[in-house]
Amino acid sequence: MSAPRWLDDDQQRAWRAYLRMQGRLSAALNRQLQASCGLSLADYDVLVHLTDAAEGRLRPYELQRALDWEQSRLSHHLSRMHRRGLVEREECAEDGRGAFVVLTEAGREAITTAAPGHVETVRNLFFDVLSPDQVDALQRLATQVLTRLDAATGE
Amino acid sequence: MSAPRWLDDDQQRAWRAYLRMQGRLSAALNRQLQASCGLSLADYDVLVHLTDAAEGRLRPYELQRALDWEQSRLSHHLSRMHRRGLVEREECAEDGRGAFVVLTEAGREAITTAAPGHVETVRNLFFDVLSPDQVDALQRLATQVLTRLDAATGE
DNA sequence: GGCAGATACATGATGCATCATCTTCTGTCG
DNA sequence: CGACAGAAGATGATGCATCATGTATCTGCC
Repeated sequence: MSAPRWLDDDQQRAWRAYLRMQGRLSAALNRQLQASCGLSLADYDVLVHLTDAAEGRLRPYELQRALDWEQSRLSHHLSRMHRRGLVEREECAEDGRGAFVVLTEAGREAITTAAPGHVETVRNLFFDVLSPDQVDALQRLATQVLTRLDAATGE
Repeated sequence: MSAPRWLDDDQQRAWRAYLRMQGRLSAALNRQLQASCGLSLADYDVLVHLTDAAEGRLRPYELQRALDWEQSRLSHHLSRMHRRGLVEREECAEDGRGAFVVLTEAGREAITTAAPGHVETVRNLFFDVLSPDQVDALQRLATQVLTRLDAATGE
């Protein structure tokens, strides 16, 4: 940490632009989801994963890994979603500690209603201004950083 | 909104990778700052802007625009930073409604202490795995999206 | 001068994210 | 078998983000 290598001008600009974009983009997406159907981006993600799963059932720990969330965040979040009737909890026969999270009818309906508008917003605000090359570059970039993050947390 | 245009596979992959990267990256940066000096990323941003300003003083509304935050978020945040002794509030002579936020000694010291480690982490987790071209591409991409966001909120 | 609307900022309520900690159960090794 | 490490999950406390709303002040216009 001696002689802290600062960021050069290009990096500085890129970093600031990235931070600003990410803040405003997630704010905009959250607002749209919230306004149109009372869901947060986090709710949406949970629901998407449950919808993809067989019978809309998953063990919390599977959900946790799929979402890359902290365990306690997921647990709290599921409590709130349960309170709102979006998911149900069930006991797990094979593992006495465990549980299942199950999509309710209301949950399925919520995601079905929410999805088109959300996707449309993602398009409007993001993909519509990007070329296919840029999309590809972004995917590469994100993957590289994720690999680095995996390495860093595994250290 | 009829016939909702879905995202194609490349976009899907890019979007998921982006979301995942941004979630983990900001979590990692927050953790590092929090652990090393008790600041959040948000605190850091506020302090950076104050440090850049003449005499470490700014009107809240200037800070708000510089940060692209909601007004109420900033107000609450400044209250908490005040409670922790990082900033001071002062009355504004020219405008009776207004105020000034002033960096305290503790605030200046906090950012000075935090900066090297934070920059080092940003490098380690992000820029070290990217080529200059990728940095450039990111800056372009973010700028384009920001322009779109500006247009969308102005509508 | 005085009033209408806009601007600067604060506040209370609510949901969200993280940390530290607790409970219950499983699997393994002696 | 029994002990015990570790996994699955819940929970309380705290700080953060947003919404709705409130108050004081300013500015422009008649």
